[in-house]
Amino acid sequence: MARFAKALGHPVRLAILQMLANQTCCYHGDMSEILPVAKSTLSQHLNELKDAGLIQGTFTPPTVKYCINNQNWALVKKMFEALFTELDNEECC
Amino acid sequence: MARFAKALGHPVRLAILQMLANQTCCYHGDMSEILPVAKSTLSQHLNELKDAGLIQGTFTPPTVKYCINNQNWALVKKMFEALFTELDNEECC
DNA sequence: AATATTATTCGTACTTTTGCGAACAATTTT
DNA sequence: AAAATTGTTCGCAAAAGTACGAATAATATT
Repeated sequence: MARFAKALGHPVRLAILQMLANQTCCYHGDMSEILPVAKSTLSQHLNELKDAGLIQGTFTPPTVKYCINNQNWALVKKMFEALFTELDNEECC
Repeated sequence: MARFAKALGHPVRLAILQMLANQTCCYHGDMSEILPVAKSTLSQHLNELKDAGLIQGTFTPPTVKYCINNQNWALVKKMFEALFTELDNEECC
């Protein structure tokens, strides 16, 4: 879970996920035009999201198409919601 | 939101939050006995959670008592759930 | 085959994070 | 007042994260 949260802990990466969610753009190039980072930096962030299992990328020449990894995302959702209810339940102190 | 996620992106900090949620321990000393880090390191993590607004600490001599920051936590919950539904809705690609 | 397009990897620099022990502060107990 | 307890801050070191441009790879176009 820490791994997932860590991957979510950067504005650019959150922006990427929201773009993918809104289907406004799925392609590296499109994101690159919108996000204020160099292409190489964007690649790094995309890789981190991929390594964390949050997205998938497929090479559709000459571009790369990125998608949400729905299975893992369901897991993320589950974990976070578990934490939320845990925290909701109790009045600590 | 990135700030919150970042704060959640470390195993020790997640453990702290779960302890607070379970009320198993609210005191620095108690956590220090369970978590495999030096006291100074624990202080750092507690500080980061505090700076992120996820917990609160009050000094009750001679110990320090930590609690969940419920208001901010509600915000966190809201933000994450918004992202979850955003990601649920669409079939990207 | 040469060129153009797209994206990744490489090399580099800088900043932040993580972690520890020692020193320090604050309070309570002796 | 001295000693003990509790937790933070300081100083340092190692590791990871962030970012860029240049070089590289892979494919499509000319």
